Amino acid sequence: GPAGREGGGGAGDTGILLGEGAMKHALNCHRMKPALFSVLCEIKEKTGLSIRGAQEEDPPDPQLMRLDNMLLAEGVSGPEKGGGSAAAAAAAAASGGSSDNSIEHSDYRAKLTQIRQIYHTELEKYEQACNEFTTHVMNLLREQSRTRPISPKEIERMVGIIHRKFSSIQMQLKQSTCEAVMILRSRFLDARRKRRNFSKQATEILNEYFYSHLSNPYPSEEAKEELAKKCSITVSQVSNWFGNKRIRYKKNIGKFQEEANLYAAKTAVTAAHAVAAAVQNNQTNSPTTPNSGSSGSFNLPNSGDMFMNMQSLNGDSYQGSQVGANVQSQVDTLRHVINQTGGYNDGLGGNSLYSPHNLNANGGWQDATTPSSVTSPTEGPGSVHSDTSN
DNA sequence: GTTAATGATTTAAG
DNA sequence: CTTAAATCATTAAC
Repeated sequence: GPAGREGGGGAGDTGILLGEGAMKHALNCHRMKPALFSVLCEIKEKTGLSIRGAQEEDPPDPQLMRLDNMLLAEGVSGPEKGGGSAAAAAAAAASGGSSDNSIEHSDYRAKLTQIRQIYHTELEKYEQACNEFTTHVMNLLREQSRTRPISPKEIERMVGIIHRKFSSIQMQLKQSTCEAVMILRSRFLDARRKRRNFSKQATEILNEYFYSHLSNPYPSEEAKEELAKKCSITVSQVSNWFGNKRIRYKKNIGKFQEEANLYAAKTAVTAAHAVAAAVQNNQTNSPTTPNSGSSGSFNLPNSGDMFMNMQSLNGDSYQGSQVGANVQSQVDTLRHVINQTGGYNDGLGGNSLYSPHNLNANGGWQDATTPSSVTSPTEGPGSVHSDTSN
């Protein structure tokens, strides 16, 4: 059934506390070192510390060692300034230092410094308390030694007990610090939390491509690179954008209809030119007219056939394939225009007569043609694309 | 302050 | 690896 998405439901735990998924993401964030993840996993699993296992410092507890390593790596422990700034610099380099980034990073570093201060203060306090308590016990024992014999072994044992107790407290402190640092990292370094909308121009370029390739909105790697360069974003961002766009378009076509018409009209002139050129090329033997029958549903079921016709008609296979691909990519744009101009039904202004042309009943984009033949490997800036100075 | 829009991530499938 | 789908977290709009 339709699994209703509950947008507002999950937003209840926004704030300091992260949701389960968010925490998992934070732990699994690719910017996080794997060591941190394993450490946190262990912490999460066994909340009961292995207190009794911590005998002395000779057999270093692996968990404690990991905690120490992490704290050192994060710049919490270790040198007061050298380690901290090194970690901050590494983080800055990892997230691509920029002007607006420095502000957030200063904030991040301030918070990290705060954590470090608290950590050191607490650590010192614990150490001092441990020493005081040890001294206190020693004094007690010394006083008792007047009345009864106390062996050095016993004293040593007492000291050991005290140290174990305090080292367990230390461990808890380190644990808390680790978690605090991780939350801090997830809060400042998680890309999801630094989302910025693309520029209007970038969105326009992406939308133009999407709606002019609506029958097959899967840009090739080269096309993605081209789009990325034009939009000043990364290829991954282009992929993300198309992934989001496809699913959201499919989910609610009606909502995007206005946008679709807009971008179709925007590229209509170019498309018309391209098709005109293509038709002129194949005019000698192609009687087919685009609007053959099918007035209501303009689903263009045989766009692939059209392409193949052109290819077979044209003796030159190379040029033919290029023209065919170009036409295929422009057909969607044209369809919108035709849909708009042909729909004289004033009643709804063409709102509801928009049919999910290219979508299967299942909801997937049918591959109009074999992708290998559609994607033109050499997508130059202008194949048929005539002068835009119009 | 609430809600829609949006970019990024996770999960699962191929 | 890519992709669809779900979800998260932020931003913009109301």
